[in-house]
Amino acid sequence: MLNVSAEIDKIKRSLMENGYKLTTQREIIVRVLLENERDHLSAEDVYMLVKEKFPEIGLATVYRTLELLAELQIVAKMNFGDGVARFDLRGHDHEHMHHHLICQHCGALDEIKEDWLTELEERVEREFGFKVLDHRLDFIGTYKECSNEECKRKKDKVVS
Amino acid sequence: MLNVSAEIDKIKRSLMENGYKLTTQREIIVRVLLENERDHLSAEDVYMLVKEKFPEIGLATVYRTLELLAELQIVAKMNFGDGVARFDLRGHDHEHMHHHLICQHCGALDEIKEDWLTELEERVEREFGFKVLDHRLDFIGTYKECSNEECKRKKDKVVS
DNA sequence: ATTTTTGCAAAGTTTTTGCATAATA
DNA sequence: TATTATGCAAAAACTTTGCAAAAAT
Repeated sequence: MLNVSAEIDKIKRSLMENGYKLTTQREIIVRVLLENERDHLSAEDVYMLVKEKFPEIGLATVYRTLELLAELQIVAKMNFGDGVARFDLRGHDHEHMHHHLICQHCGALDEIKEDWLTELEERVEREFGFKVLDHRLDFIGTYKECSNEECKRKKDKVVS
Repeated sequence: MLNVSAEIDKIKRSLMENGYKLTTQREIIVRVLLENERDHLSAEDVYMLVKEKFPEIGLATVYRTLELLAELQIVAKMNFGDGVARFDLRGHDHEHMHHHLICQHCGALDEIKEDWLTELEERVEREFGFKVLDHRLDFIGTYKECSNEECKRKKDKVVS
């Protein structure tokens, strides 16, 4: 992330507008999310990382903060089927969720940051009278380079 | 579902091929799924419905069966963010997951049964060397008819 | 007979809640 | 000082597991 304090400011504003405060704990949580933007962290992951900077924090606070950030659309709460919710910062203007490539061979969980769905969203609106506000698109499959030998890919690489 | 016993047969074959049996309990669970194809049932939902026909069943059996069916790609295990896994019969030939329209206004969880992603999957393969085996596409938004007044839509209607 | 499956209860995970204390406006 | 937020521990919600009995091949 390029401009951390600008991001924090924006999030602070968003919190204030809704009657919430940017407490120390909340700020640290947001910083951890900014520093691990490509990692799809679980609440537990965030908790561990926050503890390094602020050991007094409670797990409940992490859950409550992530829930709050999700409510304000600052993060997206996702579930990739492994039994834990994962949290992902939304882009700068609460942009649509990016797409995911999930490799069954090596477990990579990569992102496509372009929005490929504009046309389909127009079609949904036209055909079903449904106004799209957000979307989720995951592709499950395998990288060709994974198919044969052992996989050399790193997890959670942003591919686009 | 039009031809229940043909479907059951197909699923039975799939189980047998993998060394599993179609027990009474498993068959009833599959029937419940067939009868509620458009409903995105949770394990608990399935349990309740199965109990009506076969009260001796245990919740663990339902979980184990749904897990097994997911493994064999007969059902898809989905998570829409409400903390429970939901199960959806895949189509007749283990076809790709259908797409979802999730209305934030009325809570409708509808399906688009056509596959709109063929082109994008080719693009993923071309651009990222990623072979797509399955996908997930959800649109979150509102039905126009929902936007103003109270909503008259029924939940879980298949729209296509 | 051997293997698989089941039901029950217990245990495991993840997440939420209650409440007294602390921080903030 | 009134409100909001926190930490802890307890509870809740969902899912998985161990095991002896039952069912199936």
